[in-house]
Amino acid sequence: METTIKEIEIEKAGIVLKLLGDKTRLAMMKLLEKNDCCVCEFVEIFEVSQSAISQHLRKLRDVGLVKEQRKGQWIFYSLNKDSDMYEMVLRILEFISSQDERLEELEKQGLRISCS
Amino acid sequence: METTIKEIEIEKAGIVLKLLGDKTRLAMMKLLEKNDCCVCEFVEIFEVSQSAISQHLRKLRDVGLVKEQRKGQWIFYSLNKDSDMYEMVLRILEFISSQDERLEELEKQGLRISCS
DNA sequence: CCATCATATCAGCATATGCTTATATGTTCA
DNA sequence: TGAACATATAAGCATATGCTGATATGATGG
Repeated sequence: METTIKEIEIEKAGIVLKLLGDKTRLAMMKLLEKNDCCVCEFVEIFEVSQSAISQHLRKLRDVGLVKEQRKGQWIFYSLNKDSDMYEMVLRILEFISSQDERLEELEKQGLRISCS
Repeated sequence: METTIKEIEIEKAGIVLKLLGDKTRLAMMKLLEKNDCCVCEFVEIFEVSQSAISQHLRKLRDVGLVKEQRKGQWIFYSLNKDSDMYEMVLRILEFISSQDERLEELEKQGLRISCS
C-alpha cells in the first residue's frame, strides 16, 4: 500500500533542507521526533549558549517545523505535525541515528528533571 | 514489506542536507534522478555561470552524491547509486516537484541535442 | 599544431550564517 | 514588589558560502 507523497515546491524544500543541514538543528529535530523538549534541555545537551539555542529554535519555528507551548516558566518545543513539510521531515529523520543517549546523559546528571 | 533503513551518522547526514539545501544543487539532483546530464545542460538550465555549476558539481561529487563519466568532450553526471546516502537522497527527492520542464524547455530550444 | 569547445580551478567579493556577550522580556514565588 | 529563573532579542564578529571573471586544463577535428 503506497502512501501518496505530497510534493513540495523546490524553493520551500530548499529552505527546510538548509535548516536541517545544521548539525545542531538536525539533532534538535531528531530529539523532538520522540520527545518534546524545553529550551533549557537543549542548552544542557548542546555545548552552545542559550542564545544560540533560542536562535536555532526561532528559525525552525519561523518556517513552521516546530511549535512551542508554554508551561509555566518553561517553553516546550515539539514537531509541528500540521506543517506541509512534516511528512518529509519525518522521512528524513528516519535516517538519522538516534540522539537519545544525549537525553539519557542529561537524565543521569539529574538535569532533565528540572523541566517537568 | 518494510525496507530496512540504513541509519546515518548525524554529522554525515548534516553535510548532505546542507548540500541539498541549496536551490540550484537541489534542482540539479532532482534532474539527475531521472536523467544523466552534462555540465553544459546545467549551464543552460540555471542562470548562473559555468564556473558556478562546476563548483556545485564538485561539492556534490566530493561527498559522493554524484559521479562523473566522460564522453568525449563532455562530462556526464549521474547520481551515485553506491553512496551510503543514496537511499536517503532518493527519499528526499521524492518530495521535490519535478524539474523536467526545465529540460523540456531546453529541448525546445534545441540546446539539449548538443550533448548527445 | 592550432583553434575551438567543454570543463575545472583560482582569486576576490558580497552576503549569509552561527556564535558570543549583553540586555530585554516574561514567569514564579516569597 | 523584587529576586531568581527561563527565554528572546540585539549587536557585533569570524567564518562559510555562492557568485563572477579570468585563466588553466583537457578533448576534438581540421
